[in-house]
Amino acid sequence: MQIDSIDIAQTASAAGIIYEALKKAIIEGQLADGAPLRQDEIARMFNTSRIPVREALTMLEQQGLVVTQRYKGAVVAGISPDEAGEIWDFRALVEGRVIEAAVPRMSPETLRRARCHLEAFSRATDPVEWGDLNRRFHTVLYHDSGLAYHLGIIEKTLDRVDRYLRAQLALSNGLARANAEHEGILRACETGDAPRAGMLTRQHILGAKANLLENLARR
Amino acid sequence: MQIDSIDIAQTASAAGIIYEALKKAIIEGQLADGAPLRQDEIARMFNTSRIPVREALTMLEQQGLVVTQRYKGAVVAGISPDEAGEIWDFRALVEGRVIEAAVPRMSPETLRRARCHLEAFSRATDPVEWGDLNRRFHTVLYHDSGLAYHLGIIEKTLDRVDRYLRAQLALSNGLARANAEHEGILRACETGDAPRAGMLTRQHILGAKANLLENLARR
DNA sequence: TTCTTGCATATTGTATCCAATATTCGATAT
DNA sequence: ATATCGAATATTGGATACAATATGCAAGAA
Repeated sequence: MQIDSIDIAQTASAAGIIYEALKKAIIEGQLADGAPLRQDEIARMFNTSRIPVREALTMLEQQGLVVTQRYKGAVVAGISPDEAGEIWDFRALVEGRVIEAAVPRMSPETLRRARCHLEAFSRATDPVEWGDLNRRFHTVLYHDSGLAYHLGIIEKTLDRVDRYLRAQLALSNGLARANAEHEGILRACETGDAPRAGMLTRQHILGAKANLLENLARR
Repeated sequence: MQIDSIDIAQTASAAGIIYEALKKAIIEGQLADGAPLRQDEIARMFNTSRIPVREALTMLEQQGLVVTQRYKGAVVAGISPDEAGEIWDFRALVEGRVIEAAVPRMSPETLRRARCHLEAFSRATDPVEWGDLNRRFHTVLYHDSGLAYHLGIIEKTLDRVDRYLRAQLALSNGLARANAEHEGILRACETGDAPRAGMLTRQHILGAKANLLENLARR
């Protein structure tokens, strides 16, 4: 006999815990670009040896979230304006395609959840919550595509640039604009208009790209 | 003073060497799907401890080339037919876009190199060489796009499925067909017809997908 | 027989220790 | 004063040793 409801969450290795914590800190921008990640310092923070820390850093490096130099250590990976622009183009390409594939398969439950996130988004006041809800709104809409590989790539790409997304949202009219565009995308999903959902998603992302580059140039 | 031509290739850590070797073995299909990767066995093969082996396995897992279960070890990651089909769709989407971006920026040197690979491909007799030249032909054509992030994703995706590409090439008319289609793509690049290069690339990839799924179904 | 139960073995996860390299800072020469 | 060199320190890479978990097998009970 097997008991399903118990053998969950046995997957908590020290390395995994450290990885998740560091990833969260980088994604949310708590660790600035270029900040050094010293192995024994992190090991002390988690009461472990450096071994699981090194494993976590290896994972983060593969994801492009940190950059390591041999015998010199790891730092949080930054993003150049060129790279940022390119990544937003990539997002428009892939996320546009994925939402087109998702719309015809989208369940009422998914639509309900998306609207829930959208409303919570418009009510939220905490910048961290803005970022979380914005991201969840989008990924929920992509989910029903069933395109696991695409979804994985999208997640990794968002991890890579989430900091900048959050910073954009916090700017002047970032919130209002995002809200209006989200509303349009969700409407298209609700009416089953896949091409329109794709087009609006691409516009949404490329508009954000233009905004971002403008702000990066200003600094 | 700094001497540039010397401080190259200082990047040979044990973990890196093991990683590259395992990756090559997986990509070329020398390690079958599901084959277990025992830490101390690999460590003995490379005359190291298990520490750098673990680092290599962690990297491979992040790339999706192996799957690890806690306290049970790593095995070479397989691909389901569904996944395979999806990945070929992804390739058509991204590689089509990238070659469109590359054509207007493509240097004569690049075109020369591509033709060189194509000719070597048509002359080659070794299956391993087919795979290598096929891949190099494509990635050379993508390079001048300058889209570093896209290129990185493409490389990782090809790493993930290269085994199946090679198997396809070795089949009945795989070689002749690939050769003809490559010729068409290169011609479009040479004449600077970016949309045509993009279309032919998408066709090339989606045709290979159909072939692949057919063969997977037959087994 | 067939299923459980406990132990022995194998394998992975982590801690501790040593080696290799980088960085800092002071001494010295120009 | 400035630049250069070298030792002291800090930090990472890897090896060895130990702990935690899984697997296989043998013995016994239903």
